[in-house]
Amino acid sequence: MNSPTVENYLKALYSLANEQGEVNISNLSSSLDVSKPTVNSMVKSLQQQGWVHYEKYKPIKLTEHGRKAAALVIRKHRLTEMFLVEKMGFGWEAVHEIAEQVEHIQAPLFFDRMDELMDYPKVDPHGSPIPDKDGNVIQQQYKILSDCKAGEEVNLIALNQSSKEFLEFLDSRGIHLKLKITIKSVELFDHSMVVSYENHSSETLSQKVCERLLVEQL
Amino acid sequence: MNSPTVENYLKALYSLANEQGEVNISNLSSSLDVSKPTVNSMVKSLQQQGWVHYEKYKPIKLTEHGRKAAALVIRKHRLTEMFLVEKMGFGWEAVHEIAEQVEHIQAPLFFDRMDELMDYPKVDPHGSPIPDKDGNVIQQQYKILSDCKAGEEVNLIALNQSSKEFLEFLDSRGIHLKLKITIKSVELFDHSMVVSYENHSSETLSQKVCERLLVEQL
DNA sequence: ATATTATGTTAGACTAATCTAACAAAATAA
DNA sequence: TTATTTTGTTAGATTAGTCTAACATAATAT
Repeated sequence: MNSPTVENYLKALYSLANEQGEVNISNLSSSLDVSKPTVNSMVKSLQQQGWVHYEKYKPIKLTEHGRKAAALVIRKHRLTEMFLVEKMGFGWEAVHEIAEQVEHIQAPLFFDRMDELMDYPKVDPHGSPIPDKDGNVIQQQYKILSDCKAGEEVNLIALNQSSKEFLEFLDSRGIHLKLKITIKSVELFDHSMVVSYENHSSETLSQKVCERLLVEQL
Repeated sequence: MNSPTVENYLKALYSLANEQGEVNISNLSSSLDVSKPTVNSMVKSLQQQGWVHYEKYKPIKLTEHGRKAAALVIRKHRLTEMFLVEKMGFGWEAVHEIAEQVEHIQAPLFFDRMDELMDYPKVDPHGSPIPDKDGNVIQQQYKILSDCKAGEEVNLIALNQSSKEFLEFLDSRGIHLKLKITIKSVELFDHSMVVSYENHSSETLSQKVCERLLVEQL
């Protein structure tokens, strides 16, 4: 079976590829917080094991095999996060750290059972899609809030890079998934937005915040 | 924090000490399925880290510090087993393997939450006591079934060394914890017992089986 | 009391995963 | 186009945890 280390490299490769297209040694190095020489030698070893294609000075690419393995690790992570929130009462800001550990457990039945108990959720507590057992992901159709215009009404369906601080900020403003948001105006100066939702008739959200909110148009 | 390896050594030391009093390198070696030289050097390192007292050719003894750490690993293991049975619907024969992995998760809140959701269980699915947060164990008062005599009535409260095969055997005979068993007779020849319980009016249990059944007298 | 068996130790090697220092190649800017 | 910066590589060391082979000590049996 794959070591936690290999699982972490696969996961990072998968996520970085989704975020930025091409992935190089430096990206992986900073994303995993591991030195570049270490990443360099690990990538060679991942190549030998068939998880990636790699040539000196070229971008690193997951093989089909690697892509699927990565998706399955992400599946374990997101199922765990959802289970922690839905069945164990944790807040969405607390689950990432625990899931980082639980995702390395090698016991398919354990995760299948979580899945079943939650009635096969499609997304995790931050709105990210949960890959299926074959490693396939249904890519949701979303728009970034900061790309919307005044007057539009949207539903919050997911978050972009949800750090603990960001999640706590959202909590403090009563912002949660599935929230219906109305854009009252957009500041030309700093691209902040004045929005209303539920019992909040006027809240200002900075561009930094709006860039991380993924919505669907109504 | 402690590595999974260290946690496994501590757990084994704790259990072996409970089963046989003194623990030596050979015991640990076979119990962990690791070579004797490896155990020898690991024990030296555990000594340096303050988990055990050790002198060449002498038995290995957990320090108070080590004893407590071991109990806390066992707490994580047993809470997990109970959670898997009570909240996730696994059978008692399936939980050990999963718990062997989950026990190494470093997230006290995760286990505290399990504990709370189950309303602070005192024993795991095999009747073994769950150490408290301070590493204290309430030693249950039990008798081994094979030490009982014909005519006695007992309650099954725990199992001794519950392997998957043993648990499946018990399942096949409808034997479970809290079962009230009446000893009808004891064979002098092979120490097997003829017993009755629930809707089983006469079952014969070999000495090997009876030695693993821990009971309380009624 | 000595021979045999069981147990423990030393020495030396291996693998996975990491690091730093130094250098090389590629990309970017002047 | 050359200089600078960013990115990548090589070489060599380190740590945790493991192994086998060989030898030493202790316990057990004859």
